[in-house]
Amino acid sequence: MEKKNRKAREREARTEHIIDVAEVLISEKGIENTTMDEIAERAGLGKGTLYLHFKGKTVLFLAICQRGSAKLNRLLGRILAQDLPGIVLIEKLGKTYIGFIKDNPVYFTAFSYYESLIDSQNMVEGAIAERCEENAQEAMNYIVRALQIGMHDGSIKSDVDPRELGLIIWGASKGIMNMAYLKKSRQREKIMQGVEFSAESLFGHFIDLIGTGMMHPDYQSKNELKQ
Amino acid sequence: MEKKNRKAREREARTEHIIDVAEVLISEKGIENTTMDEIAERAGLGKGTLYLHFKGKTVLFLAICQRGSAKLNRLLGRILAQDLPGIVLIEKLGKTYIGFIKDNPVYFTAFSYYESLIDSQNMVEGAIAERCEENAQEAMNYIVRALQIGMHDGSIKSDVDPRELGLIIWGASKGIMNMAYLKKSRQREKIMQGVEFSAESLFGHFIDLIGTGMMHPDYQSKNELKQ
DNA sequence: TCAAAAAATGACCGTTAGTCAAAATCATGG
DNA sequence: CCATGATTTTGACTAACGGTCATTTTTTGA
Repeated sequence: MEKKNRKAREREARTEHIIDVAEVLISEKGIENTTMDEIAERAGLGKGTLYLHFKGKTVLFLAICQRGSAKLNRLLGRILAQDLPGIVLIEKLGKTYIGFIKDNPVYFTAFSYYESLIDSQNMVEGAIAERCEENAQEAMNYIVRALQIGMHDGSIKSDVDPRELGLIIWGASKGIMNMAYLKKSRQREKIMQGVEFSAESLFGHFIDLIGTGMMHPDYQSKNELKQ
Repeated sequence: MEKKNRKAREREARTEHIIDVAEVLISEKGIENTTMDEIAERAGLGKGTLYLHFKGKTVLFLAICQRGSAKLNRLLGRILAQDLPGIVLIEKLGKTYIGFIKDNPVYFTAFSYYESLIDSQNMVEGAIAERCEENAQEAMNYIVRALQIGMHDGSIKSDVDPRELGLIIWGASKGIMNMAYLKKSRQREKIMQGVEFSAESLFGHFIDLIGTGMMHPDYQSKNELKQ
């Protein structure tokens, strides 16, 4: 069964190569403007061959998402291995996420595409979609885990379900990332009224915000007295 | 010029009718699966007529976005008219947004579509895109205004640029909304690990979170002493 | 009533995702 | 090393969709 193994490895390598090519192309021209013919050509393959590796365009792009989320999770997992207060872990998870997207913006596109699929009626079944889902769940678990650690070590308030809090932090992080990345567009500059806020700055302040809140301490204590 | 006016009004009405039809269709089947042929048929028009009202599919969907953001802004504007502490205004803006999306989920789809356009290389020029942009800017201004009021009346800390804070709150709100709305999908339930968190609950806790923070008060003061 | 102007139409075009019969390549036994 | 059957690759083809425009229908105004 030596042959079988080599064959399988070659096939795997080809699959990865197609994903490589697709990543480059969507970086260059976006998902919408990348055609299967072009991917095939740039990969040095016939179009039909693409469909031997991926059931369709959607699945191919899901594979990019899968690869990206797996890479990200490897980084996030390392953070959780550190012995730090929960709230610091949360901050580090956030910084890791933003750094990852900064280094690999193509995966931000891929993640957004994945989200848009879940929303639309085009959701794809199949192994790759499953793995994307598992990866998303894993990332979510890292956040929840950090929150639980924080609630246990006393660095984080424990008056909200950590899973709900995790969902909030995760969703908010993505939204802010989105905001930061849209700033590149000429349009968006108008909203920013000429001021440039980097993803790092936005994210840093967001971490502060969810950490200590935005309410003025005086107002806060005044309110607490009322209750 | 009586004729001219009637003509113009009739044309306007037809335009609105097309948007009505498109809204229904994308509610039913999503943007991707809605075809121009189908919109034309359901509107009782020839396909070519659609293109007399909208330059293309993108512009038509942008018109839905424009309509939705205009409706939303009317509601947000009313909040700002109230004489309340800034931090309460922020909370009310958030509640209004979530209520609006709950009542008109189709506009959430339209807003997301608009965002995805800004991201991609397919951005459309033209009057409708301009108006969408203006509306987005207006919504942003309401948030910033509320923050400024809060910083002035002492209900909100003033250690961050209100425009940056506004961007953060806006982005985070959208992200959480996204999270809440994706929960409908069968997939997403897995991440939630069987627990259902309503958009209201997520949003309510988010408001608390950015209001008072998630850090435990003891940990917080301990940290402040260190500095 | 009619002709010119304006508006509406749907057959048609180009593009692209996806298919599949045929061609090319590979594996195996003699 | 060849022959033949199995496997893999391919690109011409199809269907579907967004968008166009010559033609038809409707409206206008004298």
